[in-house]
Amino acid sequence: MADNVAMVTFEELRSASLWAESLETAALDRAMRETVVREVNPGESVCRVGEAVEYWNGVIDGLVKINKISVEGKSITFTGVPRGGWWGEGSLIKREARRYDVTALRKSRVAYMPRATFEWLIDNSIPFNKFLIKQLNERLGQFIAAIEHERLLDPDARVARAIASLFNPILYPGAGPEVQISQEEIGYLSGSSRQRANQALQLLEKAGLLRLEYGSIRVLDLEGLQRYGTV
DNA sequence: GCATTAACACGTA
DNA sequence: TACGTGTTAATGC
Repeated sequence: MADNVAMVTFEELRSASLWAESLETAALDRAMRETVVREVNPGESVCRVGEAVEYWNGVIDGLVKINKISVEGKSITFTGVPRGGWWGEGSLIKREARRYDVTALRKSRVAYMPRATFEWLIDNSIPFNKFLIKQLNERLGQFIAAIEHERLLDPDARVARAIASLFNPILYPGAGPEVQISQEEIGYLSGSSRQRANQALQLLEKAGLLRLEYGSIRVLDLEGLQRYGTV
């Protein structure tokens, strides 16, 4: 980890995690003492493929993407992670090297919980384990759905679902109705070109499901985005 | 036909 | 200035 680190505050943890509020007092105290927060700038790498995984990470504020670059240099985004999202427990538990890149999409504050703290929580906190099961279950559902969307839905619906997935209330609690993301990144997220994503976004705006703003998207009808293309 | 890439003008942070 | 957006033309499956 690099510089620009600070201790995480109680308020930050409470507002950007579903697990902190259910934790026992002693467990939360320990988690807070040992977790630090680092500022990252847009485009800056947070994690890289192949490196050793020694932290559990969370987005306190901002937006990062989990992606990978193919051998031909093509980038695909598996998911965007806004405020309240935590990742890396899979590789931490399996003790494997990092499988994906993580890159900041805008100025973000990322939490780092050391492996030892994470493992202590698993060994000592039932609420923390319940949270982990819930998160893993939810993510499995999200990725199964992503495959379904990729194979069955047209580009407009894929863009709608990709945006909706950023607003999963279990994975990303406390997110507002607006997400600061470029249309190019929506393209990476939905598996389409920027131009095609732009076409889909304008269609969704005309349908009253969202509003396009410079460098960001405001969601007006999340349910509509979630079910777009199925009725 | 439909999506992709490339290229361009224009507006905004 | 660098980046994001909207649009069009050429190209490919």
